[in-house]
Amino acid sequence: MLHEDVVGRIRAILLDGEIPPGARIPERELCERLQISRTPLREALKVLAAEGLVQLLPHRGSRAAKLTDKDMRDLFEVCQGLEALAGELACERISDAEIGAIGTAHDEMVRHYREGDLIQYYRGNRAIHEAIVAAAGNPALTGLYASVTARIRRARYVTPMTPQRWALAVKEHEAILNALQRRDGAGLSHILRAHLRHKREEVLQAGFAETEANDLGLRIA
Amino acid sequence: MLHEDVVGRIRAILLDGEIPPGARIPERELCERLQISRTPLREALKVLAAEGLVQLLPHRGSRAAKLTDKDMRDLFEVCQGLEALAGELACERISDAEIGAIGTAHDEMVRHYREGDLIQYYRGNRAIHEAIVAAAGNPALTGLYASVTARIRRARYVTPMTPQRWALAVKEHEAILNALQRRDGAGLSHILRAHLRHKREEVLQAGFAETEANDLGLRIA
DNA sequence: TTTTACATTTTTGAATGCAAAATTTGGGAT
DNA sequence: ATCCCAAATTTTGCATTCAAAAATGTAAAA
Repeated sequence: MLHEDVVGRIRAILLDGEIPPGARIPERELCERLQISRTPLREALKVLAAEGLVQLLPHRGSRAAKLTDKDMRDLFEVCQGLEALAGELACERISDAEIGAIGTAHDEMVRHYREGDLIQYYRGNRAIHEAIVAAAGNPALTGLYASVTARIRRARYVTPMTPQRWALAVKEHEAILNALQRRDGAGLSHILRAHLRHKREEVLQAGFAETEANDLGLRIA
Repeated sequence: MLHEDVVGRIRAILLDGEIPPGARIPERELCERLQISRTPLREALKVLAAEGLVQLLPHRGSRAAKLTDKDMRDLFEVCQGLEALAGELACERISDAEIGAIGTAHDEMVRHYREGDLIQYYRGNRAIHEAIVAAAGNPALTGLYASVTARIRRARYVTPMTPQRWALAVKEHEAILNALQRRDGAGLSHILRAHLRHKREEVLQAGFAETEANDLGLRIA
């Protein structure tokens, strides 16, 4: 199906930042680039608007969603809640094999931490959280989590990570894995909340920096 | 804007159950009824599909989303998580005035309970939960909560309520209000989880009943 | 020189048209 | 009479077209 594919491709363009937040989305240009007519493109844009990645302005076109610092904090709070819920549910349902896989992923992530490879560390970090969400066995939750993380993904990766914060995050991840292995739902929920709260603080700082950069970029352009 | 309006109208049609879950959505018919062409209708259907209210089948049209019991339980779990999160956040931010308003709504709900007016009781119940979510001051959370509750709303109201369960629900609501007034976030979160867990059990039973009814309806039709 | 009013252009929003896929219908064979 | 296969009809998906709104550019007046 064409329009499904289009949604994915535009989503990728937005998440890659190729169209930066706040920028206009030129229908005509995208139509040429994707070799489609305006009808499926517009359908895709409306789907993405429902997801929160695109803002539609009546008679003034669509723009890549521009998130304020407040928006970002709100989304992180929701993300925190969803991860905590996933952790609790996962403890009730997770299999030994899944715990083993997450343990392996964790060890890999720690290795990237020791090697100082932030990109790979983030990748592993994300994989672990996604594995926990998947282990909850709740597709509705998985879908919402995917939607929320997609909206904050870009900010997540511009986070300036200090050695102290990084060490803390790794330590928290040890505790997460531990609680999972003990299948301690309440404890895991608690840790995940604290874990994301720390992340949130990081991202808020990054958010300010990025906002300034964007403003600057807009003025230059 | 036309298509925005169309989304709302079709959503209402679906939530009213005028097009029952699992039934085909006839484009042609709806176009005539809403006096619009197929383009905005199809845009609206894709938005509703992104919301989870409509299922799109390639080259086979769209159907009103048919939720399995598993889907229902999943959504209730997510709803539980969001309400618990909202409760925690609300405790940090809620004003005395908002607590007062919720207290008033609570008293009203209890009055409807005493009068045995289940419909009005449900209405008040929903208003309270929505007020708590609103008090969290997190629009992203509010939006997701609205989306999730929309999908389970119909099931919520077909719940067969026994006197015992009803009494328990009212009691739990007393505890919710109490925790809010004490601004005890952790406690409120705990209560809300238990509160919805009880509800979930009710709805699961109702879910089975409704499924049978739908099957029957499909066979007749 | 600046501002405002108007015309032109561009872009958005919705309707229509057309090709492909699926469902339905009718005929024939078993 | 039932089952199966093919043709006709309906419906879906996308492209194109048309109308309306906004942006832009120009010219005239203050």
